[in-house]
Amino acid sequence: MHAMSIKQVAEAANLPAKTIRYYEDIGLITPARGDNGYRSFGETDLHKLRFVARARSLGFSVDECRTLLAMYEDTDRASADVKALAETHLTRIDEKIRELTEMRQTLSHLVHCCAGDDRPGCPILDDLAGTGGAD
Amino acid sequence: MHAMSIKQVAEAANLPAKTIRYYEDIGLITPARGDNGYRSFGETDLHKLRFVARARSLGFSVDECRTLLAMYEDTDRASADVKALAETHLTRIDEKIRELTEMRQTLSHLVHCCAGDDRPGCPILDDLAGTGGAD
DNA sequence: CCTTGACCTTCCAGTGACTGGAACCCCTAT
DNA sequence: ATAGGGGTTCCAGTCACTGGAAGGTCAAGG
Repeated sequence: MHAMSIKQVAEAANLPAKTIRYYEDIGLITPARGDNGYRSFGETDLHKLRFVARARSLGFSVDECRTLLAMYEDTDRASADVKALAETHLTRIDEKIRELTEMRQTLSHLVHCCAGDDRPGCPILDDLAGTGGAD
Repeated sequence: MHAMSIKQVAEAANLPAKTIRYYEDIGLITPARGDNGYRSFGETDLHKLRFVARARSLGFSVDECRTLLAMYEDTDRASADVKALAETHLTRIDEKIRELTEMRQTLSHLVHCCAGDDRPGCPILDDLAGTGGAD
């Protein structure tokens, strides 16, 4: 009925087939096999793949996806556990944004200082070389 | 006089010794060698290492650092070339910030919706599973 | 029956930028 | 003689895939 080939499930989950084989390799999913050795994906597999794809798109690591999947399957787990994981991840995202914003700040300043013409003097390189002071 | 051991230059450039060996491996620097085969770093090496460290901290790839170093050493190059590289990188940073901000938005919303108590229902998992709709 | 082509399989290697560790050499001080 | 604190090389692992080679399977067409 809903037995899908890897190509079909890849399409449905919007993931490359290679990635799905990789996810099997590392034990995220365990699709059935047909008589010819081909993988045969059911609705549950598709569901899990979509789950993982969504969590990955939110920046969770594959290992965290594994944990989230396990939590999802454990109907008894406390929502506080999930929330804690999500909050940790949120903090990590904030930290990355902060770092990138700082980079952006510095670089943008340097770019604006640079004439960008055909002459050789360049405050960007001077900054990198530390010859012009930090600012 | 200014001949430094790897440990000394590592300290001075604020880079792990391992990283410096790696930079030699990939041809970013080519320190001299003493009679005993030990690396011997001069002022130029230190200068380059600091240059690369600074560029890396601004998010340039190692390959871009190589290009920037070459530009720095080519006193005839146009500053426009450097500016172009920096602007491309700036665009990349902006894109990353945008992605992360989007993740942050979604995740933060989900975290706020989640009771975070000892009960099992959890909108975060529901979102990942796609069962509760996206909002 | 043979071939073509699309699909599937496994396994190996490479990405970026390091990082850890093993096994070994060198030099100084005790 | 030994202990320590350097240094050296090389190999493997990280993360999450991705590319490619070599080969098996299947349905359709000639």
